[in-house]
This record gives sequence, C-alpha cells and structure tokens, in this order.
Amino acid sequence: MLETDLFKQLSDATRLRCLMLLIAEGELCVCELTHALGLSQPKISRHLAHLRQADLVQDRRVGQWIHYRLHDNLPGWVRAVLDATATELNRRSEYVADRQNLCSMPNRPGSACCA
Amino acid sequence: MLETDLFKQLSDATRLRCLMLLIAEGELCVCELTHALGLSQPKISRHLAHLRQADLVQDRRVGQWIHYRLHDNLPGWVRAVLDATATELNRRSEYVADRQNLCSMPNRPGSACCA
DNA sequence: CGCGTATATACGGTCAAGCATATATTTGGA
DNA sequence: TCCAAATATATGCTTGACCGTATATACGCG
Repeated sequence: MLETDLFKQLSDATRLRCLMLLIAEGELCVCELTHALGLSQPKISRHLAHLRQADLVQDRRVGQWIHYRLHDNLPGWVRAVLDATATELNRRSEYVADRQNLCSMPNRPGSACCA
Repeated sequence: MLETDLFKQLSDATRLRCLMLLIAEGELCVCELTHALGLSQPKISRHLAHLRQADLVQDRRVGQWIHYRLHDNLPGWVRAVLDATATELNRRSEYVADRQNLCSMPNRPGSACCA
C-alpha cells in the first residue's frame, strides 16, 4: 500500500470514525457500526470495503454477521499513526457519542453489553 | 482544523514529500523544494499554500526568498503522527532521493551545503 | 425450497481537488 | 526607474471520490 493511500483512507470522516470505534471496541459487525454512526448500511459497507482493500481492517464471518477489526499485521508506523490519532480523537465528545450510541443498541450480536 | 483535514493534507504525494523534507531539513525555501522534488514552481507553491492554510507549516520572508518550516505550535498528536510517518518514510529510497536532489542544487539560498 | 436478516455491490449523478498554463506581485540590484 | 528572479494566484479543464437508491448475494431457519 502506498503511504498516501493510508492517509486517503483516514481523510474520510466515516472511515475515520469506524477505525476509531474499532480501536476502542476491538471487533464490531456492520450493523453495530451502522447503528453507532447513524448512517446507512450501504454507506458503512462501502467504506469498510475501502478499509479492507487497503489492509487496514480484516473481516471474519460469524453466522450471518461479519465482524470487522483492525488488521492483525499492520506495519509498526501505521499502528503508531492510528494510536496517536485514537488517543486524541477518542477523548473528543463526537467520538465518545459514537460509542454511546453503540451501547444503546438493542440486541447486539456479538458482545453482551457495555461497561 | 478538522482531523479529516489533516489527513487530507497528508494524502497528496507532493504535500507529503514537502513535509517529510521539511522535517528532515528544518527550513527550506520554495526554490529548494521545487528543485528537490523536480516539480513545477506553481505546483509546489499551491501545495505549500494548502499546508499553510491548514496551519501545518509557517513561512518567513528572507529577502526575495520565502522559507517554510513546520508550524511551531502543532498539536501534540499531530506532531506524533508526523514523526511516526517521517521515521518510516525518510528511510525509504524515494524520500532519500528527494534529499539528495536537494544537496545537488547549485547556489542554495539559505544553508551552505549538505552533510 | 422459501423467507427474513445481514451484508455487499452496481449505477448514475454531483462536487471537490488536482493539473498545466498564464499572469500578477514582491524584492533586489543596475 | 527598469529588469530579472522568486513566489503567488487565477483560469479552465479533467478526474476521482463520495452519495443515495436499487439490487444482488449469503446465511439461518422453518
């Protein structure tokens, strides 16, 4: 992957919010991301496809759900960029709100509940 | 500045090369950047304007030359992102080549010579 | 099978961002 | 005051990226 492609992925608000959420929560399925961000399913899915093609995330099928998480083998400097970004952004109210929306989702497929 | 705007700045190859060069060299004028990257002057100037408007760099007039450097007051996490990126990229041959082109420039305005 | 849910992709339209070329502005020096 | 060098901006064009809507695919269950 070209380095400019990494930043192009991060330069879209939807993709950035997805990544910040995945870093905070570990693994989420598409319907959880859709609910947390309050966006349409095709929109989320399309952006996840971008992140997948850029090897920033990987997916795993669990029954009818597809769980996404950060890619296991991110280059060190990419991981460093993402961590520095998440440390800052996940403290901001807009990003906190995404996680709160996630918690308020009824019948979450994977995990039980939020802290 | 919005966080997505930071990454949008970094997602253009010309701007990223300029920033990596400024991190490595400290302060450079437009003609030095133009020579190092082998691109047209208006193109470099336009991209520097973007970086300036995003508060990623600041400029300083010295006679007929305008010297650019990283902005003195970058937020900590932005600095962390840039440093992690530069540590990786400035080892790569394409980026090393930019610095070598800079050294081969005759009559460099500011500094004397390269190491 | 046939249906509902979850997810992915295809299609057409719109808009932002980049480019090359040309020109304007500022400065230093004859 | 005039010219050349350094830098910035304007103009018109093209391309790529995003969006919404519609549709396709895959899975679980009866």
